[in-house]
Amino acid sequence: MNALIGLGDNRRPTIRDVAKVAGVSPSTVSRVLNGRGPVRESTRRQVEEAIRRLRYAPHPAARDLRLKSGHLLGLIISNLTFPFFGEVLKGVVETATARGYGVLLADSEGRLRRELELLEEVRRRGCRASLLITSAYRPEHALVLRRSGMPVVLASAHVADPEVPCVGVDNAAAAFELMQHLLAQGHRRIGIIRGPLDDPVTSGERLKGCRLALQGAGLPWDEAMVEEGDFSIRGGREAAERLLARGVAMTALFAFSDEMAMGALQALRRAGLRVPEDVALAGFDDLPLAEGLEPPLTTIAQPKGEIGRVSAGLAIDLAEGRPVQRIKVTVPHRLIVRRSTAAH
Amino acid sequence: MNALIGLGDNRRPTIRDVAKVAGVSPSTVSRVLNGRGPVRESTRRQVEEAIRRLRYAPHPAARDLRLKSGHLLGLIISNLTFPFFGEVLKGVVETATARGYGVLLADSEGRLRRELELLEEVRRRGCRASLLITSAYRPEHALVLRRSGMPVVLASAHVADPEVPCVGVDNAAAAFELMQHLLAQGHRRIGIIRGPLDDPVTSGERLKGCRLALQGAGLPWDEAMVEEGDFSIRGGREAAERLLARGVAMTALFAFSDEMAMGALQALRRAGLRVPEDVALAGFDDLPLAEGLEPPLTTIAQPKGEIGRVSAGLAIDLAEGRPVQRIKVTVPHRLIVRRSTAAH
DNA sequence: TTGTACGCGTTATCAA
DNA sequence: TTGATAACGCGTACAA
Repeated sequence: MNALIGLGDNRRPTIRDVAKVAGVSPSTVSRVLNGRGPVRESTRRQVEEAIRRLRYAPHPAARDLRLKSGHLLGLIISNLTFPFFGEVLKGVVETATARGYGVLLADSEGRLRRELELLEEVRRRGCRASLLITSAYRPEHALVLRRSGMPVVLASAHVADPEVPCVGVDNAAAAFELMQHLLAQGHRRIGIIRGPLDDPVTSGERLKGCRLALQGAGLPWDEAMVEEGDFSIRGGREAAERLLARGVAMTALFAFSDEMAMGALQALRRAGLRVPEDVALAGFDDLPLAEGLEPPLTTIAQPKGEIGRVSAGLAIDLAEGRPVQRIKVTVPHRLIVRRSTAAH
Repeated sequence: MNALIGLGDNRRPTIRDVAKVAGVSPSTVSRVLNGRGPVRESTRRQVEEAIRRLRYAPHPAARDLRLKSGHLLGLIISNLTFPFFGEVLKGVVETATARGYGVLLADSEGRLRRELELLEEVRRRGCRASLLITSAYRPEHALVLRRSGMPVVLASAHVADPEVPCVGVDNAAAAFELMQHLLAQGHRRIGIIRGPLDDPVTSGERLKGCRLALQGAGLPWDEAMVEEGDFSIRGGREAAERLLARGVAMTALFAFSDEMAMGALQALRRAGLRVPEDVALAGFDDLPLAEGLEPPLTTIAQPKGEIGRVSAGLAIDLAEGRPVQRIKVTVPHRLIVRRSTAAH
């Protein structure tokens, strides 16, 4: 009596098949499925038995059509290969799954145009909300975000526009703290490897924090101490090489990603400089590799998983029209001091 | 005349709205959209104009319901935070997008049970095929894969079961080559850091390659030279520490991932051993960090993007019932020799 | 407490 | 070349 039932042909079972097997009407099956109306206990059991035997599952498209609500969350990411984003992604998927949403993944390859196209695309595919994970937010985004016809949450970045929901750390404060730490060690000439120039937002905030810290210590801001990198290992190595080639005298170097710091470490070593004895080194993100470097890297930890979870939760809340306390969420960062900036 | 048209309420426009604006029937609009039946050129233009003005896009759920075909590809991954998988993911998304498929992402967190559940879940959500990216394939998978009711491609692993479609490198051959390289440098005592014990497949193949190479050189296989790691930096460090603590004499160390090699490098350094002078070191995968280590790491390059692209293409072909040459695809690997195994 | 009938937006079939 | 109609599988008024 517990045997599975196969339909004659091998089409997937519908709610009608279940009804027939259970000896009830389709609406009753629907009620059991969704726990809506009243259903006698014995009936419920019969229906559930039938569902099990047929291995029935509601057809998602039919359900979505009827309810006008795909339970899909779009996720547009500028670089699938950044380990940082991988951890954010994990958080997104976790929350989305828990709330019954699927995650539709798209890769913008860092191209602004593509990002905007994909926003359209995921909407067409029935996503009720989207997350945008990009390392280069531009003002041009705002218009598209607003007219996209669905809530779009910017994960891992803060922008001024009050209409754009954002989740991320306080970049200025984080950079400020890290600089203070370096200053406290007595460093006065601090090199900086910022992110790409076409990302005015995140790097801009961090630079602001750096400037503030220097100012607080009565030190001048020197544009010549800043080089640009693309957040990658190679980018960091090349930026550090440019800094060294220019003959910039520095006793400390702050890279805006752990990976760039890793690259910089390599460049410094090759130049015969020891870390931290000759040059102190710091990164940003606290990736696993930060602890794996020799010496282990001082850095700013971001709650990557939480950024993902909060972003997804916010996007879903907005999509479902739930009340939301704030659309700008700042998650806590943490300064992690390791040997790469140890006093000597 | 080119102005956008807004509907009174703000529901999304349907094919009927387009028909009304264009002064034709819904069927005609459908024909224009799908390029099926015959349509007079002037009519087509009117319809296209209406589509543009209404910013109309077909409702995906309605379309799927009618056509019984969601254009969705499931992607179940065991560890979203492995950089290696990130690159594979990128390839998957690229091909899926190009072929009109969305990618539905799920995270199994490396748990077998969860993987099987998610396989059900993505099917319920209307995926026509799925990819499974896992570092621990178990025989238990086979049954579920077969009864899941959709094609499932195993990306980045090869299993013996002839029914299971797989895409990946020839792990045995790759490990063999790397060992040959070490042997050619005169190494006779070679430590190995394998992957997790609960992954019999990938690590098993690589071990087989190692054994074969040693055998070819007339050297014995010594189980004591093998330690287990979980593919992570920390895992590699701890495995190397265990090896050293056991007093294993080795002049070379082969880790089955670049990240474990990075961890091992740290452990060796801390033990006062120089790489490559005292111990040669090699990894697997050729992640960006391999080149960024000091010294740069000898490793096996896998075509990560291609693995993703081929897997996705294969899954979609199977889903659409297209003819497929082979369901077992071996993609080429490449030995990359860098300073970490330089002769001295 | 349960069943009947309708419509969600689309495409395919058929008749005009 | 075009239009009317039915059906995909589900949830929900409304009637029983």
